[in-house]
Amino acid sequence: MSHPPVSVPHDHGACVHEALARAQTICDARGVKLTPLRGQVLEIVWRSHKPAGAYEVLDELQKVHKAARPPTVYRALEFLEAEGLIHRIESQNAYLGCIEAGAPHSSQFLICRGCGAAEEIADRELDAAIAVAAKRARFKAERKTVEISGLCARCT
Amino acid sequence: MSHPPVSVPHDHGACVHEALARAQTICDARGVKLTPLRGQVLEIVWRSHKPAGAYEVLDELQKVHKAARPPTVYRALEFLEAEGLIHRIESQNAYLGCIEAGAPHSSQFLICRGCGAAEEIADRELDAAIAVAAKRARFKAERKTVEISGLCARCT
DNA sequence: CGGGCAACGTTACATTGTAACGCTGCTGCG
DNA sequence: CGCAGCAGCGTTACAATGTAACGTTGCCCG
Repeated sequence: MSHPPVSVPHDHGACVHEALARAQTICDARGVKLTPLRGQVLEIVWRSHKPAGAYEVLDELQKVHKAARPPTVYRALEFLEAEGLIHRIESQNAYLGCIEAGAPHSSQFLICRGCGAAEEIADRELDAAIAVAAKRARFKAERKTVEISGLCARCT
Repeated sequence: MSHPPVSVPHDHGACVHEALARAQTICDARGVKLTPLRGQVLEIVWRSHKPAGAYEVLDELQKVHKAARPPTVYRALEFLEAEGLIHRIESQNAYLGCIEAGAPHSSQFLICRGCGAAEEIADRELDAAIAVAAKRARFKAERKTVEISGLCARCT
């Protein structure tokens, strides 16, 4: 599986479709349920490569599911994050579809302040450097978050 | 200047005092004003090595400054962060005194879910690894945030 | 066939963050 | 000197984000 940068134009419909299919496969394999609601939330998050806020998701969700309320969305987001299908972008209180769904990994993002897009990277050396730094401080790392903000190639 | 880990017992009163003195020096040198209000907020943030939320700071501030309101605190925090005197811990919507005040650097934290303390580290190799990863993606990095959560040596 | 649990509905509220506007005191400049 | 302009702060109101708590439904498994 390859993951070209999101800054490269691509067929985003296919991109979303593949993500949903993969999510379904992963959930089936784990014996957890990707219910229609959760699938809809995942699809909404995947609609763009810009992190989506919970209330943004809520607004979208309500278009097809009038009864949706904040807890509806937060529960779905919590589930999706727990299963590694989306990531939370801490610096924006927002969520982004995960490009490496299924394989546990640290979350590393390049967040463009120009276009708002966030690109997930999976840099092993960076991951290793984090592990070393934690080890040096005798710290047991559980969750590693790297968020780099700045300007992407096209917005420079 | 050396910075022993916060997990090592130390004279925290002196720790705070030094931070305030350094802040004053830095602001003087830059021609910006560390007003009494800002100083109080800085002191409150420095009181512990646990990140302090804005409303936590507000509660404390109101004990000596009854008129304080949310904007009061947010303005002070914004100023202090802009001057590099405190860091925002994104994953907690909270603030922490900066141990390297004055020297611009990326913010890297080890956040213990046991005791709640956050320790800032200034790992050059980690910083370099981030720079490399960004460069590889032709991304112009401006702000680099690393937040590693887990268990500190004492809480393991 | 019913106990227990996961998923979701529903209401209300808690927490976090901002917009907008006014006042005051200092500072630089004519 | 006098005042224009701005930084700093006060004040009110509100926007945005996140959660607690409890009820309902339907399914699975004993």
